[in-house]
Amino acid sequence: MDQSFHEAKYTVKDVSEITGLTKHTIRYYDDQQLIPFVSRDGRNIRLFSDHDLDWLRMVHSLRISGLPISEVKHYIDMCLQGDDTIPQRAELIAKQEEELEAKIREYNLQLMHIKKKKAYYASVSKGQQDDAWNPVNNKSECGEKYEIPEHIMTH
Amino acid sequence: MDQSFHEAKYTVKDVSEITGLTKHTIRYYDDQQLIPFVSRDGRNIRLFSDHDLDWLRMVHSLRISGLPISEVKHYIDMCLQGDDTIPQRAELIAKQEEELEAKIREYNLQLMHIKKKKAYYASVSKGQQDDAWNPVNNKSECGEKYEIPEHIMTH
DNA sequence: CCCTTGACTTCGAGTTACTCGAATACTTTA
DNA sequence: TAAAGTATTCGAGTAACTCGAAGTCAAGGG
Repeated sequence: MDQSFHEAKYTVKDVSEITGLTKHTIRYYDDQQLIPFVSRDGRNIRLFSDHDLDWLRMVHSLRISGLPISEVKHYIDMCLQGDDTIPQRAELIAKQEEELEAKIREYNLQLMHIKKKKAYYASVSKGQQDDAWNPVNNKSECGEKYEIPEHIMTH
Repeated sequence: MDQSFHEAKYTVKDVSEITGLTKHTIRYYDDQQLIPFVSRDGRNIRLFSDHDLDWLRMVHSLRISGLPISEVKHYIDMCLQGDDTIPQRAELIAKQEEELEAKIREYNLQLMHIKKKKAYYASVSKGQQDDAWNPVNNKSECGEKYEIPEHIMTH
């Protein structure tokens, strides 16, 4: 049952097309040792396996969640150290899950704001706005207000 | 009907608490002239009005959507130029809406990935995993694969 | 009345995570 | 044989903060 099938191998360019990350970023992550097992061929060219892609995707997810490179590195190192680090890894993942959820909430909020602005421009273009205010005249922008905390004096 | 009511005024610290942006960032945005009408008191201290907060929020939304500072500045300048620039502003807003939606889709994707990892750690902690693989032994990370474009040879 | 505390200011240096381009090498195609 | 294409390393540049020093001012406590 020895497996001599050829494992899939990808160059940096391939990985770039597969993941959407730039070639520069992929090499940068490799230089930072965030993808631990990337091999090279006789000409010193990086060859990524499917496993390497899995590592890379994990790195990508953690970066997107806002984890700095240095801590992604720490996570990878913990993976390499074996099962003893699983509780810490699990904790980290749980934290980043929350970070990411918070981020998504914030992004949805800003998206709503942008949609309102878009709707405003649409109404202005059709000459349908009720009041003819203009951002400059009002020295402002349209839309809802921030919530002002109670303790702030607005005299 | 002259309005001599006191308009609400906020210091940098207030604005920081209201918006969640750091004091440094708020001053930075002001220095970059992204908040056009911020006033100062006799002691040269910045005083933000509610209108200023509206401008700031717009800046924030555009930044979150991925628009670089230089282009946020351009948008603000267009606002100051009057109604002639509305079509361009509307186009910009529409573009950033799409950017933001794409970003949210990507973030949700990575969130899913992180949730799977979390579930994996939960199952490992309870000793319930079917196969006893370990990231290091497998030189990989758990989870689904990337979609490999057809034209990439994996020999 | 003085002194500490705290919040404001400007300015300039430092940081993160890319991002880009140059110089070089090899290999495949014309 | 030459050009095109893709790879490598390395080092500099960039964006957007981020931080801290140094200075000023005003209010509050002893």
